[in-house]
Amino acid sequence: MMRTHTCGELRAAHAGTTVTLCGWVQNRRDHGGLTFVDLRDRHGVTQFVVEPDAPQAARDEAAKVRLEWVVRITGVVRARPTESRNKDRATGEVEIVVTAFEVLNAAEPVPVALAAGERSGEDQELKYRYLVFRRPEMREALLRRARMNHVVRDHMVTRGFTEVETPSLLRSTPEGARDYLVPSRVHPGSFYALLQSPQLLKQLLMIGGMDRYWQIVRCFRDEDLRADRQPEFTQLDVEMSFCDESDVQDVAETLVHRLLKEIAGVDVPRPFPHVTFSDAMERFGSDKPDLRFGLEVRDVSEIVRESPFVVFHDVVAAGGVVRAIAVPAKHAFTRKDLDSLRTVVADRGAKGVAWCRIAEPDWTGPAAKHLSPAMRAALVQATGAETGGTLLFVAGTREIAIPATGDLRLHLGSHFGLRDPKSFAPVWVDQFPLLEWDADGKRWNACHHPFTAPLAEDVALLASDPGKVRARAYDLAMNGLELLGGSIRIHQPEIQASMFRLLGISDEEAQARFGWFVEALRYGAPPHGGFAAGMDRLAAVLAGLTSIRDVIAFPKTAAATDLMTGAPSTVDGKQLAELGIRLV
RNA sequence: GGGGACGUAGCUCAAUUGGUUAGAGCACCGGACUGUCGAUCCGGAGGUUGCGGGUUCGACCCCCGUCGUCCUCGCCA
Repeated sequence: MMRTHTCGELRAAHAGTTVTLCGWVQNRRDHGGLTFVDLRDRHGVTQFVVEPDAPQAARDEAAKVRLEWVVRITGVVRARPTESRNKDRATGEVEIVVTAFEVLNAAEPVPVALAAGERSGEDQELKYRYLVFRRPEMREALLRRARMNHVVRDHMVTRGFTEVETPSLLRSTPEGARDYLVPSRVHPGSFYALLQSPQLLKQLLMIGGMDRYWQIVRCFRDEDLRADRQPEFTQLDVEMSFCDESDVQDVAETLVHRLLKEIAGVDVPRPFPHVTFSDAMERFGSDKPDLRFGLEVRDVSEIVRESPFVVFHDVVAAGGVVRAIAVPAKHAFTRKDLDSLRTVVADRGAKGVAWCRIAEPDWTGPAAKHLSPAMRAALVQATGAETGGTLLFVAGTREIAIPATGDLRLHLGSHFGLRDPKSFAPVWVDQFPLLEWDADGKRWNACHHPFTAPLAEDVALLASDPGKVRARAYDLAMNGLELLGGSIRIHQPEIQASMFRLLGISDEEAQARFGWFVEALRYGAPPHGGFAAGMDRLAAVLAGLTSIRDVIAFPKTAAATDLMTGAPSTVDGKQLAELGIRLV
């Protein structure tokens, strides 16, 4: 046995016992006669003291060690004198009087900063990821994620779901994201695609009568990266039979509630609120609204329609909208702040932000002079603007003004410090449209995916007015992020066929690409639905982090490379020849 | 593919308008020190300023190219 205890468990009650601990030297303080060594492992940090009467060999070794050396130390636990206890450390009430000191491995100076709260350059941290694991924040992130997975497993098993593993090597499908392709050696010229999502596989499990399925599964998509997007990411995938929206949402909501309570330590009230997609867009300018704060958006097009202000007048006359946010008096703006708002909405194509102050006795600011007394009264009524507050306006087409005000609202929330990472506001968004018009491709696209069922009362509209059809789809948003999304699926082959036709996929094409799945719908497919949750984003948001890299052990760079191993890399001509591949 | 920020010692950063020998903290090396916990004190070593080219009497600084990291738009059913 190499050690009797870990570096996190010794307390005053252990006083008098002889212990042996192993770990990394976190710090060494040499006072000449006395030397202190802080020893760290993943459980904590324990202080050792090498006293003048320690064996000479132990004193020599202790004098030799440097940061991050790996050592094994034996000694006697002693309660520290009251005045030298360390309250910041769980083991701070004891120290270990060293009797033996063995160096297991020396270490060169490490190329990343390891102390709590410190960061090195991101490239450095990716290259030397294994060293970053020694830092408390990263260690906590991995431990927290493991606890999260444990809660998920417990929840799904308790709820009667069966864990089924599905393949990663699949047939490429044309819809969706770009595939990662894997060449077949046995069939030169043919390729597998790495799994983008087990969507159809889990529907087949339902058709097979598995009733309730779940899996934590790695998915792959060859698209450009973001702070919250990696080429491979982890989903919690869930599907259940003979259910409606409320059954699925209950499973997801109770799980998220448990995770918030057991991982983030926050007891969020249930049931979570619901908002329809159209309300979410109207009130928050987003289909994943951040409900931690107000500052809701209001459409004031009708109020300012007759304003002499050309920006308002012309936009409304051309069928566009004017949208407003009333900022309460307690949130002060400098003139510079107001000017900088233009760049916030410019990303969405909006021209700028008009504003006025609800001052006494008269409104001030550039927009004020264009607003008649009647308009002002109506604006106050519509937006809840208060005296001393500020009204912000964004004008443009619906496609521009709605997301622009959504961005503006989030910017204001951040600017005024209203987006507390330690508070959580989950909200269901439902009644998404089934389809959206792709103006470039001149065709309909599935908002969720092509297997999402339309709302029963809207099915008749599929032929007449597809854009009006609502989907039996639902997202759970929290703090401005999409945590999970799901739907009730199409289980009737005729509806699935008409869905493909609407999406511009011919019967022949559908047969060629999805025939294996569509055929399954003919052999007794039960009504079913489910959801998929992004575990990386969930882990990040529960920890109050914005980058999922911080909760992934070995993440890739924004260019999808692995700085540690150097992937992707070229391969031997021999390997390519075996696969029948020649580089161009 | 587009836009933006950044790249200086092992690590984190500084360096005035383009001007003397590119500095500091930590780490590392040597020394002192019996209660520290970011120990302290004395001394030392450590630099192709990412790389290549250009402008200039003179470039960490300006220009061009290139490589890398991050953010973002497009993209992500």
